[in-house]
Amino acid sequence: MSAPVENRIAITLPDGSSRELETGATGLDLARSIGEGLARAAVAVQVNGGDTQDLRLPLADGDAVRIITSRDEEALGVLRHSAAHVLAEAVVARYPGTKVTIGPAIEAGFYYDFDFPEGTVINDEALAQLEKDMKHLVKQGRKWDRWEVTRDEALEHFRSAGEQYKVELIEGLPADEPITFYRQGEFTDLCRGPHVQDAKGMKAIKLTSTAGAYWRGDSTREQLTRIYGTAFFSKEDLATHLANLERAKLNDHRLLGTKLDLFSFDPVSPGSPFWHPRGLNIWNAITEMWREEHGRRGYQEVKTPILYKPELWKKSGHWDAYKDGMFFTELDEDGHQFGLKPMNCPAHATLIKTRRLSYRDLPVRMNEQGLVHRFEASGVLHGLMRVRHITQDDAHIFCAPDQVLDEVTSTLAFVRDLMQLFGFDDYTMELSTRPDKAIGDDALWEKAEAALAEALVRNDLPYTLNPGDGAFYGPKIDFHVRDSMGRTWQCGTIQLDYNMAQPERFDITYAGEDNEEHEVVVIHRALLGSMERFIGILLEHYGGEFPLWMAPEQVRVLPVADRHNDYAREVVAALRERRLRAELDDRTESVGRKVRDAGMQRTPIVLVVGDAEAEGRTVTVNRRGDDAKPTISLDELVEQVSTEVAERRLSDHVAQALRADATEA
RNA sequence: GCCCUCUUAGCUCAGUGGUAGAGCACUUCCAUGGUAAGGAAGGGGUCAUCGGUUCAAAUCCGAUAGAGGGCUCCA
Repeated sequence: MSAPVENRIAITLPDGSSRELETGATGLDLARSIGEGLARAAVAVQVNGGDTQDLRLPLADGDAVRIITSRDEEALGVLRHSAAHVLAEAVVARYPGTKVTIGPAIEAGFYYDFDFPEGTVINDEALAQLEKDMKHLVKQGRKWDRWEVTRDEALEHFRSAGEQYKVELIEGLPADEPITFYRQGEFTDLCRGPHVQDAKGMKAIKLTSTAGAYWRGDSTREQLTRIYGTAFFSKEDLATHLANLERAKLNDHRLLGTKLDLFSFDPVSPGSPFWHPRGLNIWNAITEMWREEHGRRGYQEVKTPILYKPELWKKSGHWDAYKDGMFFTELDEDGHQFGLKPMNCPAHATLIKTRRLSYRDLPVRMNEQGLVHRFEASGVLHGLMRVRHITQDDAHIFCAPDQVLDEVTSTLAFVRDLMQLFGFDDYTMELSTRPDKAIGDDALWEKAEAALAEALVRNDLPYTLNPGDGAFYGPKIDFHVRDSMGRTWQCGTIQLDYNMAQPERFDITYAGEDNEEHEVVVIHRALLGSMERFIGILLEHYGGEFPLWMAPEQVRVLPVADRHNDYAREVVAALRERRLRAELDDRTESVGRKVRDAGMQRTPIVLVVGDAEAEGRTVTVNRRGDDAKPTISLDELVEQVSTEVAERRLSDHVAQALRADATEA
């Protein structure tokens, strides 16, 4: 690799190779230097691992550049942001006098907020019409021009157009930030970019819904109309996305919870689920597994109170940030007030303080299904996904600084093993680093961040960096899983904490080999997040089909006629003897009817017993997702089922359901 | 919490000023059945709650509670 000559810059590509370009060359120039085809397919560039950037921006000497094409995930965001501009163009053409505001790409598409003229109604027909308009504009051909303007030019442009929201945005921009305009067709917008070069790739557009939104998210400001939509590079991708949305509606855990008789809610305790017997069976199966897996990994389970005096959180430092989100009791006769804990950390810290720790004790791994309460605003409660009564699968690992790497490494392996057990094969990690207002010295932070990164590498887990998003007391890793409908959920989290053990907090120290006092490092971690939410996620992921080991009802026994009830009861008893969840359906109904009802409840195994079975002490096995109906001996059946449950296999019918749902994202 | 919408039988839902309906579920009876709904009869609701308008309110108005969607993704 030679040093750049004058008027030349050197650019590094992801494969490690280097290219020389003229000074001032843009991302587009770079793509063109590689090939015309790539230049046409390019959507944006990623420079030095940062955000996506417009192809028309000049590159600098030494930049590491990745060219993003429609095949890359980031390209969708660029496409959708451009689609938002096309929507705005369509809207101002059809509804003159509409004021435009902002229109970003979001996770599953884009939106644009408009201030429509008084009395404008955007209903489904209007949405369909706008979608047609957008497609028409794309067909006409749209290219994006980009140029920089001065602040005064920008203000003048939007003031004369009466676009007060844009004026407000410009006025709020830092003085040193360059202001750029983008124009496609008749529509010019203040925009940071990037945008696609032209709309040719915008093969599939769909406007999905409208909603009210406040200007700048401020409920005292103007109420705007938000139009949601999505866009893809291919019609197939859009069709998959829409099918996933449909399936998500059918697999809504709130509907399944009612249909499968798992849990319910009542106005007497908003945001707190009532677990029905069948739902609690799922919970208990998970808990049993969770206990075993923690015990195997050297954790010790504890149980701590839910009521505390506020002094606890004043000590932990949570008070100021959390007190508004907590529940409190009235004052008791001695003038004490108690709060319901919103997190378990201070409780575990209190517990560990009862021990005099030696380096020989470390690490101490303390796990608890900790019941916490958070006063979530009534408008954000959502089934099991957002509750006020939260059972966290929490743990705190108290260790010496030189144990952090090993502990994080094994915790990552733990969370990955668990997610695979549940059939989550697609997951991503996010490493969040030191925020602006962090405590502790730089060297400690660097060491902590390096330890987390090293642990990710050791587990062969790819991750994205989220700079500055760590907690004030330490960096963290978040574990995101992708469900069968392509949505991602943050479940596990691993946080390093150098704050809690400090003398002014809980002062947790251990006697080292040197017989000196040392502060412990605390690792906070949750693997599933909360039991409530995780079961909600599982319900939607599986579409109500549970692997045998978790199924609310594992086996249902159907006698053909009343005279087979006695034998059927024996079958149920034999299964229950092995701690299997078996039920008898002795209603005076036809076999067809009972088979149907068992199917509706997603029972994985249905046994039919009639004359032949009672005679030979056998059962005819209906396995969910399998058309074969073998008749086998009762003893054999009990063994088979016990083994499958003990091994916690992801049952075939569930694997099938997940495959059927799998998206090609 | 704020905006919009909704709340009718255990569940899913019809019912737009004239006195409450369907399907499923439930109970009883008949049928004793071999793989996704056998037949018949029956019970069940102060229409979320409170207040108002009206000769008359599930229906119109207001308040309260709960639920659903949105309010976080920034030119």
